Amino acid sequence: MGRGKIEIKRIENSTNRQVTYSKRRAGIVKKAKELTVLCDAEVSLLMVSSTGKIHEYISPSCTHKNLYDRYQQASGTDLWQPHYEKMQEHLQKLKDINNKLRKEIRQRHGEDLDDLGFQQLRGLEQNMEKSVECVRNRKFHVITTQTDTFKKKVKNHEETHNSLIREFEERDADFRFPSLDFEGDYQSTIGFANGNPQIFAFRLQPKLQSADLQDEETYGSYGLSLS
Amino acid sequence: MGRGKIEIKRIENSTNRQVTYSKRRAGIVKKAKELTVLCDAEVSLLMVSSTGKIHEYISPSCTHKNLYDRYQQASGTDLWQPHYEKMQEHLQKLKDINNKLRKEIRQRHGEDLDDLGFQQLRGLEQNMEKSVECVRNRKFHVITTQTDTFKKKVKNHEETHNSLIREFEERDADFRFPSLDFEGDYQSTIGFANGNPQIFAFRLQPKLQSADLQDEETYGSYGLSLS
DNA sequence: TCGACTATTTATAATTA
DNA sequence: TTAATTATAAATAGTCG
Repeated sequence: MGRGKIEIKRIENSTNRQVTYSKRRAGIVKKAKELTVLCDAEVSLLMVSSTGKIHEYISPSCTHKNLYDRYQQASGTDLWQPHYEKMQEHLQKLKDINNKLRKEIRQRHGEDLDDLGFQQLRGLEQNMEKSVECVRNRKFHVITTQTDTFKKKVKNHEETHNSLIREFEERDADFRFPSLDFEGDYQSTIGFANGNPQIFAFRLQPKLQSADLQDEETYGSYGLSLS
Repeated sequence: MGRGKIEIKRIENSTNRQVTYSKRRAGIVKKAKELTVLCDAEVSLLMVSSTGKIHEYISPSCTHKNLYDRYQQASGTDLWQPHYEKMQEHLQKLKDINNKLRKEIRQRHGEDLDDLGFQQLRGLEQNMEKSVECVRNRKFHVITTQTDTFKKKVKNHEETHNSLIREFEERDADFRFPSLDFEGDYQSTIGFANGNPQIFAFRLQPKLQSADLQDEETYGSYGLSLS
């Protein structure tokens, strides 16, 4: 090759290595081109230098992907195809399950009942009655719990209110028949006299009036179009 | 290179082309090996001869796929990555929708109601009552239709039965007080006399007795474990 | 069809500018 | 540094057995 026989082993000097890489890369690309033209072959050549830079040669009217695919087919080590097919299968399964679930929901909405027989309809009806009973019970449980909580709150507030009233009246009495330590407590008593009585008016019914059906978020249709 | 400068153009003689291909292929593979060792580079070399045979060189501890992937990433022409990600996304969407559907079904089964408020429970209850009404109506419709069909069948059979009885009695009368054309009809009359009366016993109730709930196929859980 | 063998060309490592 | 030069090794086209 050059001045004196060279040994084929790693060039330790990084700069020289890069120089040699550039030169030899050019050489190998030239060889690849020649092979393409002379022998009517298709060549895909990918090279990554020790610094991570990528260089390539690919025969005209041909792609790396194309050659790589052919290589994979030939060597029978295509790992993508099975993976891809599995995913497709998986998607189909999910779609099927989705449709079943939708159908069940529709039936539980009283729709799409045409292909159910008498027995199935009777079963569905009984099951739904049982289920609606569960919901009703839960509803009562919730409203009971809420009512209890409100009662407690009301009681609590009443107690606070009463004790404040009591305290106020005591102070008021002190004010009209001042005790020995009047001077020191005057300011705080004035403060209470100016306190806002509306502070004890609270809302007992947190929006329990209109119970419109069907929260779109929860019971709407989950549309999904697949490509 | 050899005996006299060679021109880089396709070798027309097929045999010579193959010979040259073999020699040069060995050469380029050797060069690729040298590049790998000397310059610490990674090389992927795929060659397809004009006869379709595939030869390769790949640097040790490295795969064609690996290098090809890196090349695609670098050149930004990876068509698989986005596709793959889309599929993953799609799968996730389907799973999410599935879970929502399942939750709705559970709630319509009277389960998993803990995170519903009073209003939602009331809405659900009313909706379920409306739905169960639909199912009930459908059930009545089916049973009514079935009953009508049976009635019609019974009526039909009765009519047939009566007309046969009538005919039989007429024939019987003819037998006891033979008419002028007795000879010709004797055989067929005997045939009727031997007819089986049980032929008119039919089943009116096609298995309407036990209406067990829950067809596993329709209302069971659709389990799916994903890898 | 296949190696083995040259006569040459080609590639390139080392050197120089 | 990088680019051009050069001496030499390597590659290989054509040939022969």
